[in-house]
Amino acid sequence: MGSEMLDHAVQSLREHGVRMTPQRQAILEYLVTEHSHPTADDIYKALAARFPNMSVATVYNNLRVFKEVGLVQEMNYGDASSRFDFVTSKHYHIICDTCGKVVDFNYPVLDEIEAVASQLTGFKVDRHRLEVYGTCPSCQAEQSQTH
Amino acid sequence: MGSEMLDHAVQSLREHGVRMTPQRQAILEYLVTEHSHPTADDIYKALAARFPNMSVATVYNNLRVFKEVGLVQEMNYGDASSRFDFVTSKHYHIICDTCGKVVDFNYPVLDEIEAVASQLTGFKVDRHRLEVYGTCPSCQAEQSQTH
DNA sequence: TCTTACATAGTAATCTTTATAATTAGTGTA
DNA sequence: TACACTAATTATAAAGATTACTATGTAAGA
Repeated sequence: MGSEMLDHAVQSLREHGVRMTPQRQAILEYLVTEHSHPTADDIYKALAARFPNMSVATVYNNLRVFKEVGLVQEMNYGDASSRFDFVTSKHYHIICDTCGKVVDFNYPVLDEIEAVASQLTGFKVDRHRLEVYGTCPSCQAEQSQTH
Repeated sequence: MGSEMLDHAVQSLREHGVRMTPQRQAILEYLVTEHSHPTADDIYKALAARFPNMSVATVYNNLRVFKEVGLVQEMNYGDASSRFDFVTSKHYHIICDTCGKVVDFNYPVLDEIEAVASQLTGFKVDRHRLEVYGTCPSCQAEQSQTH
């Protein structure tokens, strides 16, 4: 299941002339198998046991490479660290203001807004970004308990 | 014109028990009169002449206060500094990938997507954020000249 | 005017990310 | 398989943005 995506990703990297290393493989695996949206530090810590000598820079370098190849999407929310999402298919994100959890949801891609924005501003539009913010079910439950 | 918005903002701050200081007033004025989307450092530099002793921390402190009162919206784009937008009315932003310019544009508020996201994920939705990215007219002109 | 709590300045510290240089290790080719 | 070339990694320093902290200053109400 996940291995199919992983194979595809590895092949995609090879086609871009990117070499495979154990660290790179591990970071990629982590992104594919974990359905979370980890920060660079999350990944670093998660792999610390297997690669005690791995540098944080390696994580960042690889995330940059994955981004360039289009395997991974970087998301930045305000002050916190960037989060990285392995791109499977088009989807939007909803983010919990309380615990920071990120959940995917599907919605038809908003092509129209890009056309409208282009017409109004004269920009040549490349892409858009849409996120919804709120409180996730478990944080809602906690909050209603407290009060 | 701008002073009406400024007065309203000052009143709103007073109602929240926030004291008015010359620095605070100046930062607020800058945000209201400049229609740009400045970074904390932009503001700091712009007011350096009038307040040679002002601390960067003061700028950040005030921006935080303004945000808490809802006068200002913070926007963070990837790696760069946060930008701050004085909230006048609902609008979306389009951002130039080349020079970083931010332009406002109007589009009907996407209420539906909040409802859909809520239904799909169980989140209690608070707000959403939508941005369009591309190349602004002047950067387009420069790029076509070069090639 | 006096008082008090909030705001500011100045600086140190933190956190995330990038840059740099030296070493290590993939990968294609002989 | 061994070699050579070049990319990748490590380790560390550095940059940049933001926050924390403390002493001092000041706005605003009694």
